[in-house]
Amino acid sequence: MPEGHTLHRIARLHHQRFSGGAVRVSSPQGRFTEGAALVDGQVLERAEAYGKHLLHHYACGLTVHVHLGLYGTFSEVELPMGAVVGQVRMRMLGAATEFGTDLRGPTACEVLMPPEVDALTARLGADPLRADADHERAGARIRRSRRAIGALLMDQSLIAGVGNVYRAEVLFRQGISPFHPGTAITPAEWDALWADLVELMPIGVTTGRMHVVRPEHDIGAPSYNKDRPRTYVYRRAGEPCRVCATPIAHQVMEARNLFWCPTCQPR
DNA sequence: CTCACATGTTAAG
DNA sequence: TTAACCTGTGAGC
Repeated sequence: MPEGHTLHRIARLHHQRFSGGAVRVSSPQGRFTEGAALVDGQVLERAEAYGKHLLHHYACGLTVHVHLGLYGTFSEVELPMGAVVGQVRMRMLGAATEFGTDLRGPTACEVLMPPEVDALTARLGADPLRADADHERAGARIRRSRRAIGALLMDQSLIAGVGNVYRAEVLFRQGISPFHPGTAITPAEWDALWADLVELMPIGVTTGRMHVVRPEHDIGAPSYNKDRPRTYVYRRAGEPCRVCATPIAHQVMEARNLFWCPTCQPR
């Protein structure tokens, strides 16, 4: 489920498990063989996430950049790891730990030099999960744009890490129509929207799941039931709004499924 | 079990 | 605009 929270969760886990020691890196699938050879046996210094991008920084100065895309997954496994299952692009083993990880199906898995890392982070916008996020700058750019806020929230050069689920859910929570142009978003609305992302996304990092439904709207299920509803509008087209019972609306916006409540988020 | 669909992005056409 | 990536999940049988 790779929106930004997933990558930050993976980065935190990898940092805990692998940083500070040499790691073994290979590419059983074969499509990352050359890159793996560059960092195999090197000391992993730090793992971090920037939006939906994962960075493994090595002491030798090289960085492995991973973007999961829609299908990519890391499976974390305790050693000894079993036989390779499926198309494992990158396998990383901690030389001095009992852990390993397999990467399958990523959009990107490549070794970057420092200038390339700088170029990558330079093209990403404010990440609600990072302390160095510049939300004022993001807000200023949004309020200058006539594009719909539903599209702007998905633009990684403006806000990094928000995807299709958080986009729909945060707009619902803030009562903002996704069709509202950026120019119509007030500074107060932007501040509240940003604050909500800063509140919501760490929950996803901690739990590994998106929990955006407030307890008072969590009708019919005990709060600690793992099957409790976790979204207000995402993938709920035609179902009653959890707040006002209006059927949730759906349409494709820029090739992505968009969901909203026409009553709670009036145009 | 099988099948449709999905949280994202890039490159080709 | 479309295909590719090629895994995981959940619905339905």
